[in-house]
Amino acid sequence: MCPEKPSNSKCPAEHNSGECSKQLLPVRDALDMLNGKWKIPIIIALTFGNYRFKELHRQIGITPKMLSKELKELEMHQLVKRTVYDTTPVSVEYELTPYAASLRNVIDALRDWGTQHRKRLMGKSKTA
Amino acid sequence: MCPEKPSNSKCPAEHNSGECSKQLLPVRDALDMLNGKWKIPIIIALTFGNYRFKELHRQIGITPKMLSKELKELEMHQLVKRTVYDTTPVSVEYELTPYAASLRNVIDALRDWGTQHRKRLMGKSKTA
DNA sequence: CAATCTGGTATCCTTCGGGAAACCGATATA
DNA sequence: TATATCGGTTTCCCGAAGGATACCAGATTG
Repeated sequence: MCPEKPSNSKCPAEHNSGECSKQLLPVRDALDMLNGKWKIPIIIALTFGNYRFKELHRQIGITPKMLSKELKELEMHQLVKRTVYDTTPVSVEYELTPYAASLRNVIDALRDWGTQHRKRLMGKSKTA
Repeated sequence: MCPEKPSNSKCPAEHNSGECSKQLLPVRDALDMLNGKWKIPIIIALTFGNYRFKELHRQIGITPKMLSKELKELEMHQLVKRTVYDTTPVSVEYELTPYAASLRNVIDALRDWGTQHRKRLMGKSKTA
């Protein structure tokens, strides 16, 4: 996967410089998007519907500071849309963008592997 | 953080009780396995073949402390096998277990999404 | 005898993620 | 006037993550 050119068993000098780091980068990008304590909980919560700030705050149990920061990041990455309604106590709704659906595959892959891995470690280890 | 008891507000019934935590835990598991600065670089490096400690240290540019810690974790999770050879300066080889191949789907999903996401943000940010 | 190789440890120190709590301006209610 | 709600922001603080460096024991080489 990583090297397209160096194909001997001992990845030589090319490893860190060329192809490898280019393959590493997108994986890093995706991980950074999902990393942290709250990204996944927020995304999953939003799959259940649109929510207002305080609702997310109370439901997920996240502090306003973190929630604000995470939502901004998600918005910058076009995964979440923020809508302000001119109601009397102003209300703000957050919803997943259609683009956010593209994360489905990733989250599913993570969930499937995680499920199977937990079973493997818990159950009897049938050798590696 | 999605506790197990039903909760206060408008969160659809599934959110706090069943579905949410069932999704959250395995995703968290998988993410924890790949998180950190070095897990993916090490795994990718090891796909090239077996590596000795100092080789990994030099190729990846990781400090011995971190490398030692990460390899132990990977070994505990049955993703890496450690073999000590009774050569003169003792040599230790690390290799991916067959089980580690199960991460392919996950890493591929991450890489594909990351690749596409980077293109998307680059392309669209020209004016916006 | 000193130096160098091996696979690591131990120690110190800085950075960063994240929690707790107070606070903000605008509005509504009592 | 006092209190509450809304969506946040600001400040302080702590523990975890990770880097730099020194060090270890055993064996070979100079």
